[in-house]
Amino acid sequence: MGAVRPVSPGIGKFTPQPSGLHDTSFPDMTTQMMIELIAVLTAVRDDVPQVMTIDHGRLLPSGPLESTHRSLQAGVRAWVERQTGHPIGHVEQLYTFADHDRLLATGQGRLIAISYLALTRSHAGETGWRDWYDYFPWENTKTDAGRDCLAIIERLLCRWVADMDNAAARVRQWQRCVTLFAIGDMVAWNDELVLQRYELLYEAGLVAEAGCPPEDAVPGQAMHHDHRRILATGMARLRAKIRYRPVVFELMPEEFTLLQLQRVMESLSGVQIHKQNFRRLIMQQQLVEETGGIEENTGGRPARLYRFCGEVRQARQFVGTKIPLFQP
Amino acid sequence: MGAVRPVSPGIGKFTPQPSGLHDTSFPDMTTQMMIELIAVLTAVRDDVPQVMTIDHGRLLPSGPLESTHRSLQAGVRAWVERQTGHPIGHVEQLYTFADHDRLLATGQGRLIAISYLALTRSHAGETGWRDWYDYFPWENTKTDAGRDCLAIIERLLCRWVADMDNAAARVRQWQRCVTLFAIGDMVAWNDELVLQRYELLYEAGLVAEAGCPPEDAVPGQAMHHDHRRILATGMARLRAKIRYRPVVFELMPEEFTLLQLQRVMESLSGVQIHKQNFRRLIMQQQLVEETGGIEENTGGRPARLYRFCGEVRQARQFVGTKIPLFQP
DNA sequence: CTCTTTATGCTCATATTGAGTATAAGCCAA
DNA sequence: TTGGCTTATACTCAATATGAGCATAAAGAG
Repeated sequence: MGAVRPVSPGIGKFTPQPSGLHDTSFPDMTTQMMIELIAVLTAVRDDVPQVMTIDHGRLLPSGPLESTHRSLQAGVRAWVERQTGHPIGHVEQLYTFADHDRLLATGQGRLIAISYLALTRSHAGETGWRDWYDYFPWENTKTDAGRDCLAIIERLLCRWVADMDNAAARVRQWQRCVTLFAIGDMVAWNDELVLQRYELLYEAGLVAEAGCPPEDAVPGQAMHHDHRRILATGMARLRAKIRYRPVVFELMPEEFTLLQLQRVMESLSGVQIHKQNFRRLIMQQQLVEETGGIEENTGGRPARLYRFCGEVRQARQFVGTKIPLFQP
Repeated sequence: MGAVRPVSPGIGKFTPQPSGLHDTSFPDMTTQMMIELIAVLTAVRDDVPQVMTIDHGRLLPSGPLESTHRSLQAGVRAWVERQTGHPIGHVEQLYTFADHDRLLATGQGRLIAISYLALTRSHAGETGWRDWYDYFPWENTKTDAGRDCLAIIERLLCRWVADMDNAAARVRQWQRCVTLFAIGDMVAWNDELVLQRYELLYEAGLVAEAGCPPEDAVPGQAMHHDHRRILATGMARLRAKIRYRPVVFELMPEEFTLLQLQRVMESLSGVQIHKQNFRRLIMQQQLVEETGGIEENTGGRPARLYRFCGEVRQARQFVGTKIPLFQP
């Protein structure tokens, strides 16, 4: 296959000279190389987190880096906004992949995939949106369906480790299963380990992407290539981020009740939150202010409407949001 | 200049077909493209955080992606270990840059830079190591030199905003200065905002990389290209990470006293820590265990030696380390 | 009018954290 | 040898944060 560079620059051990990379003259050291931009575009609809897909839910929206894009971030932003018609509040880079199993079809050169997490607000009547938990049902620990799925996984993982020849590996891998899936209540469930859990299932051959026949696989829809893995990366990032940065508001409508906000946080993290404590924490951080409006259709007493504080956003841009996420 | 791809694949709005990217046949849609790997390799020596450099401290170690590398991570790891001779405990991706101002010298194609943070232990007698704070003296808020530097920056930033024509911009930018540099004690200093502070100084034209003459620049050594910016990214990542993951131990020797551990944390974050509370927190998390050894040369009462808990490392891999970092 | 539902205000025990006091155990110089 | 200096280590205490629950308010349904 085509070498990325004919000769390694051979940076000697601690040599003070700059590597050839930084010479002003630069001959034809380039190679066939494809840069793909992949977006995990997330929105929340009816308290359900969703992801934008193409190809009947089998692929994340993705396309090549174009020469008109001023930067990677600008490329993803422009391109995603063109697709959704909505301004994107938040775009951040997730990860860059370049493994050998992602070769160009010619067999020449490499495919580099740069993935991004993007958040948007509403998307009424648009197609292509799928629920997060269609792909990762076991991550929805808030629901019975999620708990059922976890029970299945527990059984399958148990069989996987039992079939191992090496006793030491058996102990080590079972330890890993227990930690990641909170088996037996020895460890608490950690909602941020979406990627690690998916990778364990992949290694155990329990997902279709690992070449496992559908009837042996864990519940959850598969995707082409490693797109489900990239979705897992995005979910993990968002779950981590909502704990210490006010990014949830990028997903909320202009006005919302505190219970709506709580439901969004719960569905994103898949974890229950104590209502009164949640209110206390949100209020004391002064991230929201009353709009004066009232939401009537609550099914009970009407609720006050709030909006995200714009002024505070400026100053508190880097101040953490503390969200009380605990286990039921 | 050379187009990344002759024709955009034109993914229609929510079209169910996969983008052309994923077709099995893939003609010559590649282009001249250069992938550069850049490492922010950090170690701590005599309680001073250091970074590995080449070209007399003007460049971070960097080299092209080679076809022999199985993956990006493997490439960085193999290549860095070849240079330092030490095994790298921790390698993580930082960020991928691909801006138009980083073109190949031919003017054809784009330069993609993928940066990594790497940690290593000791490096006795090796050249190329430079102190973090040679490049970012204002980040060393623990020392008088750092505070002096901050005072200079405060004056320069004040002049920068005062010279602005637009009153609204003046207010907004001054608000930004106050937030990022904790001017006037309105906001607490946030040690994780290394990158944001550097970017503000860059925008204000106060660093040499922004084309500012050396005599007008803020103290601190400049680097070629955007390498100082990448270093800032790495410092910020490490400062954030040591708060909730036990990565410090990758930088510590096999055995250490609790004060040594504290000093490393302090010098990494540039922030003072209350000694007794630090001990309490480290001990109660059971991340370390006594080796039985004693360190005599403390200048006072001898101190017990500890090591990082290996067994716990496995189970607690994802459990956070809580480090009490506060302001003096 | 009562029951159900959600909203919102308030209490209380416990855990965590910031800060300080007290004592121990080494070295060194007078 | 002793007093003074240094660092190590053990506790204490107050302020705050957090987890959990009780109580009341205000709507609609029957």
